[in-house]
Amino acid sequence: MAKRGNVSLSVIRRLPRYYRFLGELLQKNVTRISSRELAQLMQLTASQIRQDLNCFGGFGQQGYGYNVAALHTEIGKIMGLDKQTPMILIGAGNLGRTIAKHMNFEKSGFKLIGIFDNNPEIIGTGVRQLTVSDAAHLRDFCLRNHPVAAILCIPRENTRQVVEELLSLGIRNFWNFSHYDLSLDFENVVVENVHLGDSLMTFCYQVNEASAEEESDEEKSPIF
Amino acid sequence: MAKRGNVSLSVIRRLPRYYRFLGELLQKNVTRISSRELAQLMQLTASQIRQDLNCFGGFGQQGYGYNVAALHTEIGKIMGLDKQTPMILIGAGNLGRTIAKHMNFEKSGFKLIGIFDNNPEIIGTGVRQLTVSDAAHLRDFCLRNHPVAAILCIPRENTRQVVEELLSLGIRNFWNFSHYDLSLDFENVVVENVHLGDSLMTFCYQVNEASAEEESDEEKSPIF
DNA sequence: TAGATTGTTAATCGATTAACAATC
DNA sequence: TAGATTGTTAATCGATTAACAATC
Repeated sequence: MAKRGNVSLSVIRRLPRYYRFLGELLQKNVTRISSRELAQLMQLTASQIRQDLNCFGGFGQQGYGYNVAALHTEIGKIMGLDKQTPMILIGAGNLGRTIAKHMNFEKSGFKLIGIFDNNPEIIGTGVRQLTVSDAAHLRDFCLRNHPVAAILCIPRENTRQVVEELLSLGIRNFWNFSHYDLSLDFENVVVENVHLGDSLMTFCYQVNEASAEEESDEEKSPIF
Repeated sequence: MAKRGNVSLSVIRRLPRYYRFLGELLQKNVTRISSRELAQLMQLTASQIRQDLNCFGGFGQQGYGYNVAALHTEIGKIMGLDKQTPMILIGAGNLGRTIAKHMNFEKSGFKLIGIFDNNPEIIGTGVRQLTVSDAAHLRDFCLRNHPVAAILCIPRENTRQVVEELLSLGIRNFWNFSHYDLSLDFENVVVENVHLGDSLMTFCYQVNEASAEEESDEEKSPIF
């Protein structure tokens, strides 16, 4: 993992996809692939693939291409999937529980070590091999176990306050499902947003746009 | 909603965020706002806001700025939130049920009219005001109710086949939670992906990058 | 009218694509 | 060695920012 420097977010966001495709090739026992072949598979340009990879070092070999297994491993390391960064979940409602159950944290570079909520009906219930703790014990837990990142599955209105507490406990990495723009209020914070509401609305735009085009197509060629 | 043309995806993805911020301003009884003020609030440039909005028409007034309520409504219309596009959910496992419960479809331009699964243990259970139907009745249902879009909360390996069936039933808009690149195998299809796994890995990269920087900061200035 | 702020054109910046020399 | 394909530099394209005339 030679270079790095400051790689653009556009490149970073493509890494998981490379990782995924290389994983599939690996399962199909493909041992080598050229940027051209991979580009065709992923609907990218070969140039882009080579540029992207060269942000992190030269993983290929001229005249040969890339070794699938090696590249897969390398990209995993670049993303830090070989680590097990300790992480907690705040908010064990519907969404929180589902995320906890659904994600493969171990294969994504994390280890979920604690789940917290303030609802008495939820506290004490089990999710995976963990039990939901009272949010009142959050401070204690963090001082003892030093989680590095937090998943936020809490209502919009509580987010600000919770983040302030987490920051005071040394956590400044947030996987944020809350409908709230963290990065505006806090500096020096890493935030990866999953704004499902925004995604659904964006989808809505595209659906309507597509059907509008269809209609105007029909107008233009009423014969068909 | 004058112009439109083909607006870039970058702009479209910002629309929900504009909508959200304008909604908040509305709640705070703010009646007018200039691009400069809004830019400061959202941490954008005033130029970008004016450029973005002008993809769809001139909603402002020189010397005054924008009327918050009017702009909020307009952006809602642009995204098609005033429609109620009928939509079905395929896959009522953990993730599917949570999405069904969690999202505010009515406020996002959709109406969830059916939920399908092939697991006998899940079929017949209730989610919201709906009951999970046997996937075997999918064809019948679609011919009768004409859903326009589908949410895909199914395992990766089933996705391709399900999409083929849905396409044959006239559905070509997919809000895709499946870890699978639909758009590669199907053309003329609208796909909005929610790749939670990719998001978590991207987050992992950022977490590790940030802590690496911290370390090297410490190296550079060991005095502090 | 004077001040403010838009809509829009021009300039800049960054990301993607193309080209090609280096080299396996 | 000849063929293939990389790593990297240069060209293009698109998106963001700056500037300003139009106008409320």
